[in-house]
Amino acid sequence: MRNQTDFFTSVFQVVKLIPRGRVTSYGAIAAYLGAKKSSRVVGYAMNASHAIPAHRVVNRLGCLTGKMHFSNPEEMERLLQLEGIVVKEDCVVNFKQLFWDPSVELEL
DNA sequence: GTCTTGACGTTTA
DNA sequence: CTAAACGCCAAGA
Repeated sequence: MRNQTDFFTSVFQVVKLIPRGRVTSYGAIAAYLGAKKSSRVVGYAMNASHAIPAHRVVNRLGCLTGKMHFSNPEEMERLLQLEGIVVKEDCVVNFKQLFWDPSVELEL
């Protein structure tokens, strides 16, 4: 019934709330949902959904691990660059500064 | 219906 | 220090 128990739906909601020029990690989203161990499912949700700024979601290292899943690997990196995010060798520079933690920004 | 894989992260050896 | 295993959930074969 697509309740909040749906991990995917919850992930989509959070990802959509990511402000422009910011990035977050799979683990952060999972942790916000109360399932930090289910970070893999978060990433899977990205691939399952195509209507969310997945380019703003990276692994905890700030690396564009999922860029290869885009139409073109350079697409994800380009989108981040367009938002003012600097990407170096598939990794976000100043990731710690650009990091958008839903648990903090949304003040759970 | 069962097994394997997957855009991760943490813990243990 | 590095390497490997576990946990979580869903989808594809």
